[in-house]
Formats: sequence, structure tokens, C-alpha cells
Amino acid sequence: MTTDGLPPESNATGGLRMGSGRARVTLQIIAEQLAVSTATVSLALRNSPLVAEATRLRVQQLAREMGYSYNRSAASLRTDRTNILGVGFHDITNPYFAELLAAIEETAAERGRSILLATYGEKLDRQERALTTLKEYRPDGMLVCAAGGSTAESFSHLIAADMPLVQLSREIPGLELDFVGSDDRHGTELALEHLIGLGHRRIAFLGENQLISTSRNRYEGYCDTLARHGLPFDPALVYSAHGTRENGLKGIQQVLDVADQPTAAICFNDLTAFGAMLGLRHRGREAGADFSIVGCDDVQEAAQWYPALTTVRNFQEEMGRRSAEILIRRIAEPAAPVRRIVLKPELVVRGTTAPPKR
Amino acid sequence: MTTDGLPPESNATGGLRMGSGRARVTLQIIAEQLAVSTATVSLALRNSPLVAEATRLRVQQLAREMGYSYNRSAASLRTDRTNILGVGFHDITNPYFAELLAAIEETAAERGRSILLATYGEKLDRQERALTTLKEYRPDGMLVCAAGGSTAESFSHLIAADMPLVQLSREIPGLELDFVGSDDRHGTELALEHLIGLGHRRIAFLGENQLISTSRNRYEGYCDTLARHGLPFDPALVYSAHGTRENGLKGIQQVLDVADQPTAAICFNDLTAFGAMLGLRHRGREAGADFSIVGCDDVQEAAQWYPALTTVRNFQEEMGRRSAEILIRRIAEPAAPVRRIVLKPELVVRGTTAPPKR
DNA sequence: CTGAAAGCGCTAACAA
DNA sequence: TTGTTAGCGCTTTCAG
Repeated sequence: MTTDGLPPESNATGGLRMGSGRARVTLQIIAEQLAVSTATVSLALRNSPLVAEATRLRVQQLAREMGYSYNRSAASLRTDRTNILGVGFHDITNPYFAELLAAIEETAAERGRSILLATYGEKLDRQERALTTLKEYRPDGMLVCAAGGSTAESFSHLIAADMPLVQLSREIPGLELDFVGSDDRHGTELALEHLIGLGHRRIAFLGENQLISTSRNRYEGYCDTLARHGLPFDPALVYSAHGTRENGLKGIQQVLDVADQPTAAICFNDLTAFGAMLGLRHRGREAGADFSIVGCDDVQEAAQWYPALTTVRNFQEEMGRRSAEILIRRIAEPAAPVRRIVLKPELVVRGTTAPPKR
Repeated sequence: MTTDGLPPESNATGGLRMGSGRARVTLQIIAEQLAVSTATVSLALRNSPLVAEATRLRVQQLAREMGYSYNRSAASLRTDRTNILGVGFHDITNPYFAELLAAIEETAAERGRSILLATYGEKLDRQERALTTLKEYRPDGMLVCAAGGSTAESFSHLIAADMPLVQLSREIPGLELDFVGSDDRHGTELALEHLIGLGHRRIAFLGENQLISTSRNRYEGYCDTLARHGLPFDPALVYSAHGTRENGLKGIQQVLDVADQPTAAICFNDLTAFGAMLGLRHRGREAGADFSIVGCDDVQEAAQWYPALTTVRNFQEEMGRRSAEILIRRIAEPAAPVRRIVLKPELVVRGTTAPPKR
């Protein structure tokens, strides 16, 4: 609700002085000191060509001496621009999202924007509140990776308010918004064909989750590729869960308990794959030698695992950067046609895949 | 400089209408519709007991119907409070910092605050700009993990402006500010004594870096503990570098090239330890069996490495949470005495440490 | 319980 | 080249 979450009590002090008693320095103060108008000071500080060189220097010097600090809240109120990009993610503890966020922050900073961050796990109600609060800060636009199960409806208030919006990585069906992500179906195809090429026939899928588009698409890629190669689909080889380390561990154990064991597994993401590798060791088996594992994303640690993880590279750096760029363009051209940037993933073969043991 | 980084051009539209032509809904609009004053609407939306139940309900309902969204910029200008916490970190791709940030964000959200994020690598100039920009958004306070080599001077403008400030994890000498971090010396002591107890005598230190307090303290703990146990200090066993995966890999190779090889290494952080484990494999050796490694931090992946990493747990979740709480208290009581929260680390023995091979 | 009025710090017409 | 004026959307006295 829009009326929730307002500041419960605001003990304003009147706001004119600082703790130590000095008056806070504003354009007004500088203008008075210099006997010019605030308009002139404002222009001078922004290096406007309208103001005389000499004036500009005097103003800038005094501002520096007095320790003036630009008040973006005030400016925003006037210009209706905050130079803030709102970012809503479900979890930044997941290195995939941390890498995306780092790229976004860096790109934003280069372009003079700052990041207002909100996270919400996979909780729809927390997402609802988080996005509402973000919006109240009037970011120029928002970059969102929606919680699983989000519907177009969750975003209707943002769209109604003409908030520039781009979806990152995950895509909500029926939402006509800019999107930056990966060709997830294709990524799984690459992974599966690699395994099939190695001779695997019974291949599990760990981390199926219909609530998020990335998992839906990866899972579809899995099913379709099996079919295309004439391999049977066995629901016992599919483990449904969020893509976490813990679930990778549980998932591998479950599919290893199937009578007719698989010889390989495709994982929804690298985290799931790491968990699966661990689970394999609990069973006295080793990824690569005894069982093949393919991850997805190629987060930093993937290359350092032992054995190093064969995975599908999703280019977080580029994805994060482009999403920020697309958002900034969307802000500049609100009426431009909707853009979909879909990056082509690449298979990175490392040590966790090998021909099946006879 | 304060005059840099102002918005280059602000193409304000006048700001009264939205793309689709509807007027943006403000307190004013609601007040007119209801033939009450904006003051009443403002109070009603904030559930003030001053306004009659019936009025409150009418106002809140109309606000909801009209899709009213609270404008925090405007409110901030008036109240001098933004409910924003500025967070400055060097790198969120490092899981240690990602875990801290996640805890901070969560705590902030619980307390009705939002996070404005800035990162700066270990670059002092970027940090300078980032902190200046953060400040311009007038956060109620800032949480900072300073770039290596930062001096008290870098923070003087924030302090002069009475910005509530808390240092996280790293501490800058000579700065009288709230601090939340770990007892890093003690952590290394635990690690080193564990190794000495196992029988190791030549123990390397990877990731020495005088520019950050965490490394200085951990290194001191190393030197002192060696001395206390009557073990010689050998500079050839110290590898100086930032605590990254890559440097762990390089560092282990370097100390392994010393004529009188060490049998174990203490690493500045887990990332360095992971790199070292990888470097060991490049030499055909395995952490645990052939060489002992101790990390520091206990990030999520540490438990999942193979072998699982023996490390010093630093309680990121608690540290992040407490730092946010301390900042919120500092904001409420600007004149309260400076607080130092130093958490006691704990040794977590796992698979990468064992008695030295004979 | 409600309204009138002032003002937070800034920018943008428009005038001079 | 500079000044005047108005106002962004909100909160807060102070009166009624």
C-alpha cells in the first residue's frame, strides 16, 4: 500500500544549523557573501557558459572554501531528475548477482548515476514493499530481477507511473519491458549436446523451477534437446528446487538414488553444480572421473573448483553493463520501442565432464 | 571537488505531467479533491492521531485510488532526513563484502532505511568522488569500508559536515569514529597456534598488505605469535599483495620456491586461500595432505571446497547487521561516545590442515 | 480536529 | 552577463 512505510515520526530540527553550530552552506549563503544572485551561483557551479569566467571562478572558489555540498534532494525536487538508478535483486550473496550488481554499479558511476539498492529474497511481499519504497525515492529508472512467481501485476503501479524499467536476467511473461539476459535455452542445449557427445544417455537436471524464466527456459532446452536426440525423458532425473548450493547437494543425492542411475547432470546454475559436486563426494565419487556435471553462469569460483567446473558462460559483466546502459537510454527516450538484448552463452569445458564410466 | 560531478544538463520538462498526460498526484491534488488542506492529507497519510478517523480513511482511500506515491525527495528537503544509508565498499564481488552488504541491506530494510551504494575498488580517487557524491544525496549516515591507504584526511569533509559515519571491517588510524569489525590479531593467533600445535614450524603468510588495517593486524598477530612460540621469522615466507584469488595462487608458488620450503600457510582471507589451494595443485600437491592452509573469514564457499577450508570465522552476518544498527543509533544520538564493536573470531577446523609430512 | 502560510535548497523562465 | 520571481512536494508551526 502506498500509505504504509511512511516515516513514522520525523523529528525535524528545523534543519538550519549543524551540530557544531555553523550554519549549513547553501547557494543562498554563497550568493549573499558574493553579492550575486542564487541563480548566478547555481549556474557558476555547474560551469554554465552563461556566467562570466571571473564570476565562475569566484563562486567556485568560495564554494570550496566554505565546504559547500550540492544538495541533490533539492535539485531533484526542482528538476524531477535524481540521477538515481533503483536496483531490485533477490539476493546479492549469490555471486552471479553480485557480479551483475558490480557491473551495474560501475557503469552507473561512469555515467554519473548512483545505485539505490533493494533486495527481497524470493519473497513476493517483500519485493512489493521494496519496489514501492524505491519508487518513493523517485529514481530516474529501475533495474529489476524479479522474485520467482512475480506477475505483470506486481509491476503495474510502476508502469502506470511511467517509471523507466528494465528486466535483468529473469523475464516476466506478458510484460512489455526492456530486457537484458541470456539465451538460456541455447545455453542448456550446448551443455546437453556436450554431454551427449561424450556418450552420456541418462542425464539429470538439477534445479528445475517453473517460477523463474531462466529455469523454465533452461529446462525447456533440456527437454527439447533430449527429444531431438531421441533420448527418453525421465521425470525421476529432474530435481525441482531453487538454485542454491544446498539444493545441489540434495538434488544429486536424490537422482543418485534412482534405480537406473544417471551418469551426468545439468545444473540450473553454478551454485547448484557446486552443491552437486559436494554431494558426489559424500557418496565417494568425484565429478569428472565418476560422474559429469555441467553448471551454468561461470561465476568466478567455477574456474577454481577442483576439478574446475565445466559450465555455460553467461557474461555477467557484459549483462550488467548493458542493462545499465539500456536503462539510461530508456530514461532518455521513454517512448522508444522496447528492446530485448539476449546474449549468446558459451560452453566452457573444464574438468567436471568426461565420457561415462563403463 | 564539490563542483565536479554536478548534473551536466538537466532537461527538466516542467515536471507537472506524466508521459501519458495525466497529472502526477500530489498531496495538493488529493487535498483539492477532498476539499481539505494539504496539511490534513499529510497527517492522515502518516496515520497521525491528530486527524479524525473518518478523514483519515477518506484520504487514504482516495490516495490509493489515485495511485498516490509519497515523494521522499520533497519530504527530505523539508525534514532534513532521507532515511537513506550510504554504503561505500571497495568491491562487492568479493563474497566477504557481498555477505556484509546483504546483512546491512536486510537490517536497513527492517528499520525502514534504504541503501545507496558506491564502490571504488582500492582507488583513493574513486573513493573520494564516490563519497562526495553519496554525501550530496544527504544520507542520514554512511557506512564505509575504506580503500587501502585511506587517511583520516579523506573523511574530514564528511566529519566537518557532521555526517554520522561508521567504519566497517577496516579501520583508519587516527579517526575517532564508530567501528565494527573483528579482532583480526586474535584470529591469526588462533590459526597460527592451530598450525603450530599440529607440528608446523615453517609457516608462510600470504597477502600481507600494510595499507589496510585488517591485513596489518593479521600480520602482526602472525609475527607476534611466531615470536611467542620461539619460532624464527623469515621474510621469504611472506607474500605481500592484495587478498585476491590470483594473488593466493602467485603467493603460494613464490613461497614454494624458497629453498627451505614452508609446510603451511596462513592466508589473509579465504579468497587468497582458495588461490593458494589451486596453486598447490599446479605443483601436484594437495591442501591438507601435502601442505596446510588456513584461510580467514569463512565465506560460504569455504565449507564447500575440496578439501573444505580450515579458516577463521568472522561472522559477516552479525558484523553487517551490527554495523547498520550502530549507524542508526549514531544518527539518533550524534553526540554519544564513540563505539568500537570488535567481534571475537573463531577457528573452524576443516580439511586443509594436518600435521606436516615427514 | 482542520486550515493558512511559510519555507526546505535548488533551477528555470523571463527581464533587465 | 546577471537578477527577479516562482515553484517543485512536502511538513510544521500557529491559529482557529
